[in-house]
Amino acid sequence: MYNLQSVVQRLEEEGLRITPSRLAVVAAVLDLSGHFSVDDILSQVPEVGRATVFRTMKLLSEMDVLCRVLLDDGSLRYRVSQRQDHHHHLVCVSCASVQELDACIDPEVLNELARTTGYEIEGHWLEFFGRCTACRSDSA
Amino acid sequence: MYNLQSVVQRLEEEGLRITPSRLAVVAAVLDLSGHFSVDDILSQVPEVGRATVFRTMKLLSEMDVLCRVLLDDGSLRYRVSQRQDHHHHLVCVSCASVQELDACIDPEVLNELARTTGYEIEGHWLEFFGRCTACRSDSA
DNA sequence: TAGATTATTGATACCAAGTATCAATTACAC
DNA sequence: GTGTAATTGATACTTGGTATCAATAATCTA
Ligand SMILES: [Mn+2]
Ligand SMILES: [Mn+2]
Ligand SMILES: [Zn+2]
Ligand SMILES: [Zn+2]
Repeated sequence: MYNLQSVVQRLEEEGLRITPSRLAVVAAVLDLSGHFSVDDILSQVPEVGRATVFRTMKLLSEMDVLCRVLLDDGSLRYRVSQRQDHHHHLVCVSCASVQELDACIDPEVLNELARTTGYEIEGHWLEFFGRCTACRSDSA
Repeated sequence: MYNLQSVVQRLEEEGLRITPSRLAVVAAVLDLSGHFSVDDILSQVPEVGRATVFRTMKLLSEMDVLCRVLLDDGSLRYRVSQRQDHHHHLVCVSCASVQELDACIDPEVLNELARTTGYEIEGHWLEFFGRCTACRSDSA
């Protein structure tokens, strides 16, 4: 979906400078499928400072180039986002492949929740875990 | 819901030893409402080693005395659990008060998800955020 | 009630994610 | 080409968490 050029364009649109460090991080990130940790990126761009890698990951997340994927143990990974709107993930616990989902909380459920609790609902986390077709046939 | 005696009994039932460190952590934990961090506990039991505090928190989580609460930024907190079955949380982003919820994913949605993705669904995270009645009237 | 046994402790050293600081550098607009 | 503001990266710090391991102590049993 994204390539280096399109991300560079996005950066320029945001008024951000195109630096070798940013280009290196973006290239490293675009090279990966599934989800990855900051360390995965750090080890692929040893010439870029640690803080800059973190800063760039954060930038890219805010620009919706990356999204954060919540794993079942509560840890967070990153992934190149296929879609820029609100969505959730289904993650294979065995191979890290990720599906981005249309499914969200039923608005009726949200209303009911607000009504019964008195809370004004502002947000939610919703992430699914399972085993993908490939991984299930591997272990069969 | 829980008191020191009942947790001690639970520990004994699990064949675990009753030690001063464990008692101190349990007492500190039972003293708190809402959600709390490991640091909150650490600072209340400075006489107990760091590793032991972590170990005890983990134990209590596995025994369903504590549950982990996911915040909107992706960080995890702990809380004394009111219920021992599968459940989710609604957290006030302003005062840390937590509601434990009956609401869960509609089984129909899960089936649909499994069917359309080919994944075998094994688990999920579902946590809600909002502002409780008290906090909303405070800022009004 | 004294051992023996085994779980538990806590000091220490790690690891990973992330932030704060700040002087040095550099991308880019003019 | 130059000025300036954005960016970098070294460093140090924070928080959550795990691994190691010798020393200690809770409990079982005789
Ligand atoms: Mn996504
Ligand atoms: Mn709970
Ligand atoms: Zn898989
Ligand atoms: Zn509140």
